[in-house]
Amino acid sequence: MSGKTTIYDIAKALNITAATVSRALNDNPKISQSTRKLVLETANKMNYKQNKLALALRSGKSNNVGVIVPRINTNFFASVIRGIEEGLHPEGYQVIICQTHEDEDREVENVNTLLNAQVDGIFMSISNLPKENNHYIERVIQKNIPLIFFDRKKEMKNVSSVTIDDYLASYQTTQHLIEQGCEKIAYFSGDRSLEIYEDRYRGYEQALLDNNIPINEDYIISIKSNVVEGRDAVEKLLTLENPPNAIFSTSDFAALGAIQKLKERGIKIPEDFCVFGFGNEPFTKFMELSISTIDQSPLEMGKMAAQVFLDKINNKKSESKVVLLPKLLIRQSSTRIIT
Amino acid sequence: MSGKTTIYDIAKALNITAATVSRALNDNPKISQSTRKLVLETANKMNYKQNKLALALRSGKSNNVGVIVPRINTNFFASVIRGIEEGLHPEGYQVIICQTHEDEDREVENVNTLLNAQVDGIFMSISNLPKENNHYIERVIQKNIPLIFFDRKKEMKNVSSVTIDDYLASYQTTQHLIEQGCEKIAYFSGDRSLEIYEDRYRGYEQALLDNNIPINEDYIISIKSNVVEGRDAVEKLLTLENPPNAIFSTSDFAALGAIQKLKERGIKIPEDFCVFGFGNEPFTKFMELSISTIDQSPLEMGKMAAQVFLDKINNKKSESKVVLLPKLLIRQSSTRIIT
DNA sequence: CTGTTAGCGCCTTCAT
DNA sequence: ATGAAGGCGCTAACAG
Repeated sequence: MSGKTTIYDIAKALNITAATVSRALNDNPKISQSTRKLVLETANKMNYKQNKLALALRSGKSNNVGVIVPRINTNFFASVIRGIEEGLHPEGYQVIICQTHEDEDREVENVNTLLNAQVDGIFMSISNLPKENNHYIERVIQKNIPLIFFDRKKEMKNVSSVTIDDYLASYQTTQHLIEQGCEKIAYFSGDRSLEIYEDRYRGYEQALLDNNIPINEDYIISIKSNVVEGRDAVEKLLTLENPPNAIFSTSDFAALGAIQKLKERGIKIPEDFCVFGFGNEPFTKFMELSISTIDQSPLEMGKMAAQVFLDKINNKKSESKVVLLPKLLIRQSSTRIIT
Repeated sequence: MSGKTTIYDIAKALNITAATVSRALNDNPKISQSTRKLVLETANKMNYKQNKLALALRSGKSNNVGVIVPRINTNFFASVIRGIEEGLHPEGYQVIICQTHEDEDREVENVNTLLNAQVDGIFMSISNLPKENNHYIERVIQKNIPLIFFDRKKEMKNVSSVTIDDYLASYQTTQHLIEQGCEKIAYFSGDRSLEIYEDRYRGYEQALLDNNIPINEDYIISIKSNVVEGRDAVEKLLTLENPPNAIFSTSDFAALGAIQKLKERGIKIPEDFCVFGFGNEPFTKFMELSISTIDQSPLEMGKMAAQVFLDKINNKKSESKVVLLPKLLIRQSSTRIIT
């Protein structure tokens, strides 16, 4: 009883053939009610469980999908994965996770691994640069395996994507800061060779232009998403002859670092200085001085990505480019004027 | 070229048999260097990739492990999963994630799904109550599939576990609060039918006893892990004739809620009141008033769990009960006396 | 309605 | 050193 029961065991016990057992188990119409009942009962009695591996090999469908992210333990990625899992679980899919640690080689390796594992689809937030070798991605497309980018996407044919409107988010945020009376808005940028960061930058730029505010290159600082870089960036900004009076940081962590440093320098937020983050990390809400930020709806993004996958699988849509609306969460760190 | 290349394709191209190809690919000693080289080259040329599914079916090893958690998008669970993934990736294992949403039926379902998927091991932080039906867990053990509990474990034979010493964490924390001059320590408890919460409670209790402080039942409040429950609990405590002057919350979120409410009531922390959390959620460090808490080393916990699994697979140890040391992070919310 | 046959892709005896 | 054959567990033709 400890070993695994197969349909052959059931067949033997019932003096019928495995095919019949299989049919009974799969609700095949051409089978008598009596044998079906019998099979179901014995299967249950013998504690039979279908071997998905055998099914997968036979059908060519593993019922697994892969998710490739830089790392799993950040609120954003964990939430997207949660969304994907919740969207796919009802359909019988399991989620396999892979981390790249922002390493391009690792990303290629992960794609290969997932391909070898015969996953039915791949969800990915890319780590490598858009200009780099795309060969490993082409292979996914050639094999006709649905590929869905989320957040950090590459613009490619035959590839779906789910993102927020980063340009809009950035534009609206910049506009908001201007409306708060800040015209000297510094900008903390991520790596602009990634589309999302390029889009965000363009939103910032355009909003300034539309308000006849000249771009000040000194205000634009490239940072990594962590507290220390935010602190350092402020340090730099405050040495300028004409320092800014607001920061739009494309990272909540850097925004936090900025706020810490500004406070240490005795600068009052939001009275003297506004700060806006990006990503709606949980801590932004909990601070005594709550941090304004942009919510990317990661849970919905994941669910939407799952839906896009299902639509493709079911031949409803061959390719979708879904753009979700960003949600500006205007909190204390950027609220000077109460409207 | 788009379809999948199999060893048969390679065999055909080389006028040899699939068995030989298989041997060449698997570095089987009894094969000539020349054919091996030839096979490897053609395999590469034809872009051959081993079908793990077929291998899994044949070998009975899927090279997948399953992880079952209440939810993935919390820092703790996401970090443990990350640790597991990192520990197992070098060994060629993939991680499949399942969420229970704290639902017992879902947990049973997840175990069954993973079993059907022929995973080589299961990592689990349980959602159901220890006294409940364990039948689904017994099946895992019977099938001789390594089962590793982490954090929320059940004490069972043949099952490994990786936890922190919750009793010690709790004892030390209580002791610390007493040393800060707080003798009226309220305690926010999780569901004590889970071992970790029972252990934590005992640590609290014992520390009080050892310091000759009587247990005050009014100070012991059962909460769920969120901000609102922390606020409500404080509300209750403050109506007591003899309110406490410290809170030890087994949830960081509840600790945060408590702090919010205490501040609203004009109570000064830590001067008039100390608060200690549990879990080292990222926000605890970032608050203007940083929150003292206990770090559970989730990343190491995951890596250790991975190691325990590997030890079992490799017949080094049949069963391990690993207990990690908790790390008290004494921060502002509980620091009255600077030593 | 049920049995027979075959094959998904791989590896591993057993021969040769 | 290589070939032939069988089987992991399942289902989908094809018969009857």
